[in-house]
Amino acid sequence: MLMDSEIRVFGDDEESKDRQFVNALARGLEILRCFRPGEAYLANAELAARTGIPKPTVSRLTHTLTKLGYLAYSESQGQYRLASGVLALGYSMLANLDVRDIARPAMQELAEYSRASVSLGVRDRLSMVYVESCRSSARVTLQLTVGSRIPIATTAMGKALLCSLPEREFDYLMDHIRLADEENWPRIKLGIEQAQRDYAERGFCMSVGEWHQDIHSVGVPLLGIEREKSMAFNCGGPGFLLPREKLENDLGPRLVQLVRKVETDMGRV
Amino acid sequence: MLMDSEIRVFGDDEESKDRQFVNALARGLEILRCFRPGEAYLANAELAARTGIPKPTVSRLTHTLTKLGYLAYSESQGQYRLASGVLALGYSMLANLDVRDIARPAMQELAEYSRASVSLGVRDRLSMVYVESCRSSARVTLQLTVGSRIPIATTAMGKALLCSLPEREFDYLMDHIRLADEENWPRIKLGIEQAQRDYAERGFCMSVGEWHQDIHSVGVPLLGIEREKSMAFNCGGPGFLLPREKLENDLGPRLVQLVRKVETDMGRV
DNA sequence: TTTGAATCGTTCGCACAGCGAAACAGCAGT
DNA sequence: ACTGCTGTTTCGCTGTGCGAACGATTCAAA
Repeated sequence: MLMDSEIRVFGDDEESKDRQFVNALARGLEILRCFRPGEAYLANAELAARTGIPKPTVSRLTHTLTKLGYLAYSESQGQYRLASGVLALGYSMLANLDVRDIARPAMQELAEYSRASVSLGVRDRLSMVYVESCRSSARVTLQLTVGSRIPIATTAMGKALLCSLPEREFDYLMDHIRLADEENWPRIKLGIEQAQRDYAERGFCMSVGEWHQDIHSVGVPLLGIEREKSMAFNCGGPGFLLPREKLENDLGPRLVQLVRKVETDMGRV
Repeated sequence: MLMDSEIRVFGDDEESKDRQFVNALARGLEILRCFRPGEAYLANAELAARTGIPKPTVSRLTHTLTKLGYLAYSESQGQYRLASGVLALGYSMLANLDVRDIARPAMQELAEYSRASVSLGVRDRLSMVYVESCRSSARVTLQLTVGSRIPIATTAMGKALLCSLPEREFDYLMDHIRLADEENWPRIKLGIEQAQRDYAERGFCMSVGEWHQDIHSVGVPLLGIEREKSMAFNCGGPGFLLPREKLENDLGPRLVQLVRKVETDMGRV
């Protein structure tokens, strides 16, 4: 499945003559992005194929990343894998997100009440990345945790985020969502239009089996100030625990209430 | 407090004429590393000062990182902060670490038993970065979670890791630890030497208030195969819950037993 | 075992892109 | 106007990316 689109980075169409743009850096990071869950090891040739970067250059980049501790080389396999360095980058960001501390208690409470999981995520390209996740103690729930990625177009959290965006940004993302999955575009588009209506009427969006069969969820965007932009909450779990009616009449409104509380609490700090 | 040393990266002493090394990439990543918990926003000038990179170059790098979604620019403050892109990198690594799934149940069990927290970390430069953490349901415990960093030289987890290293690597790290904190070096050195004796005799190390007052813990390295190198477990919490005697006679041995079990379980897969 | 045809990754030398000292520009606050 | 602080632009020199050529492996067929 294609979770992320290939947003063009180099060979940049529009503004390829950006003298401020450092290509080598962009490419090195693109190398790191090639590694995905389930693909621990990648060889130079594979990286070259995926990124379109010439082989000798990939060689130099992997060599550099290895020396810096972001990649590790496996002699036996002749392939690279991600090393501990990459973890360090992400955490400094998490640690500086005070929303997490503010929201956590209410999230945990709703997770227990709903016997499902409640999460907070930020957008990255065409995914939502979890930055906080609470699950009920009765853990029949799914295994998504901080750092997990879910698609933006078919999940409640993702659609909620889309609904909160200014028109320009919304259109830009819709364009990319279409390009990433032309085949399912009509269905996806309908889902997002429905989400917009739901959001306008009730303040939350739903995804009932759209992403994975038997996963139901509601989503609400966080309408914060500057730095908390592009974040959204969800409450979701297995379908038998969260029938549509319960989402609409109980959990949706409760999640909206949770988010309003978080927003005022943030204002106070 | 200085948690991480400035391990020289460019202006590289030994092999500055490494034609394989891409400086621009190293510098870009060094920029991202400047952001630490508690320092959400940094300006170009500050970044230039910290890294020693000339201002115009910092300008180009931040511009590039912003376009790629790893940094975000705050108009109001005229400063940069980490953006969602950095999270994505770390998670692909976590998802591919099967040790986590193997170890989690036993970790949770020990966490409940000890009413403290049990964590697994990997080394990154002079820190240990948590990749998994379980806490007891009775959560009087400290707030460290996946992605947190603790120093290598004064914590049980870090010292346990040091004890497991081959001599060459051990010496290399000791050198850098000394350079990072000359002032406290004598005391730190004694602590590590004690850890080596403890490890040789009983298989675990301890830190009783060495890192933070009133934080006590035991640590055990994971002696795995290739890819699980440089990982270690700890079990720690507030001092009043974990008196030295309990660490030595109960939790230390139990943590050793846990790690042995994880090692054999990993061999089976 | 040898040979040929595939891989794979690294080396080489040239052309050019990115670096950085210095100069420039925007803003505050004396 | 000056000083002290930002961040950006200029432009010559140089470090760096890339095509092509080169080794190193592997596997299959001769």
